[in-house]
Amino acid sequence: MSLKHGILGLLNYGPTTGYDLDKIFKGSLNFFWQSQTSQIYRELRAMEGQGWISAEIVVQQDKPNKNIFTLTASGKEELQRWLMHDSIGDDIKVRDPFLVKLFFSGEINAEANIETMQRFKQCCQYALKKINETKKHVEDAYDGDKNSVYWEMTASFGHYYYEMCILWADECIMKLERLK
Amino acid sequence: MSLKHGILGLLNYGPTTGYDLDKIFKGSLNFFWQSQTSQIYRELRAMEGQGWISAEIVVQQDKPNKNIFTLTASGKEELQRWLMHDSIGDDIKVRDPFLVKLFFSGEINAEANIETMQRFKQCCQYALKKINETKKHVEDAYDGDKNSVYWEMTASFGHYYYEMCILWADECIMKLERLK
DNA sequence: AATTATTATTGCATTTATACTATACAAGTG
DNA sequence: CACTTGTATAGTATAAATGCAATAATAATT
Repeated sequence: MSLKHGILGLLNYGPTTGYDLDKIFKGSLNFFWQSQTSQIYRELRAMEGQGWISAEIVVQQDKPNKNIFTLTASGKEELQRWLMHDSIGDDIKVRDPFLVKLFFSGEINAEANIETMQRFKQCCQYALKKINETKKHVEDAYDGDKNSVYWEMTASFGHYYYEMCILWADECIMKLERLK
Repeated sequence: MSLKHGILGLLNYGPTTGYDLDKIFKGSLNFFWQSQTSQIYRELRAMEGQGWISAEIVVQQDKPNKNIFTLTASGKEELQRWLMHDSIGDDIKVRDPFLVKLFFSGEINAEANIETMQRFKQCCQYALKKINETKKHVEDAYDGDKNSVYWEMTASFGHYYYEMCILWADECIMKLERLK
């Protein structure tokens, strides 16, 4: 249920093509929601059928034709409804395949698990760097925009999250070292 | 792709019925992976077809018959393969509908968002309490078991995670208060 | 008498993942 | 100049996974 609404939210900033939406998506929401390009196109068609957005075809000679999608009144309403609707019970979930795997890692040797945790840590360090850049960019470029506080909050989450992961990884590595 | 392997991991502790698996699942993996009861049964059948597990029917007169599932050699192999296989790139993802919604919450009034964040915080406090109980239980009851370190690590993650969320929520609430 | 526990299964809709199809232009390579 | 590779562009097809709802039937518990 989130992708459709994610797209509604993005289209609310202005009409766009599926292609551009995909890029915008990958550069923003992608930090906390993932989607294949193909799914974005399909959802766009579904949303069109639902009347939440309308498509305008722009014929191009040198490139494939564009479909420019615009939020309709009904789509705007749905966005509002979704935003207002309390769904914390449904939405607050950790769903993390890495932890699932770790849960069973007693089956394989501690050596290998230490290496895995080290790679995990490196990934988090990289992600932290990325999110901090984004955070800085939002703070500098959009300061004062009515949305910027919310963008900052999500970026902050990412910052704290990866920072926490790094500390946790260190603790795990220490525990595993002691096992040997 | 995780549920099948989560089930493999649980069955590795010993043969069980779908019904019990479901309960075990809800009491352990459920913190970082969710699944409907029906899907667990479905996956069991699929895994049986795949030769990863075998079923033994136990006829009962007073209750519905049981299917007791046992890990086969092939299933054990697959579990090992999955555990050894490096998938950090795929597995390290934040996928959080709450953050998606927050990202767009500039559309609605700060008042409402403050309330939402407060409820979010309460949920995290509750989850933190729960995970701490689990953590303590694992530390006390399974100390020394070859798996217990890993169970502790996942529980620790939960602990840090919800602690972090609570701090973050406080920061968000402060920011939103300043908006008014 | 009403609810909860036991032990499943089926059907349908939605969501996600994986792979594949095309075209045009730009830029680099031999 | 011919050839390959990259990238912007705009999708389609198919399969796998997941969620949600309903159904069955008996026993134990409140």
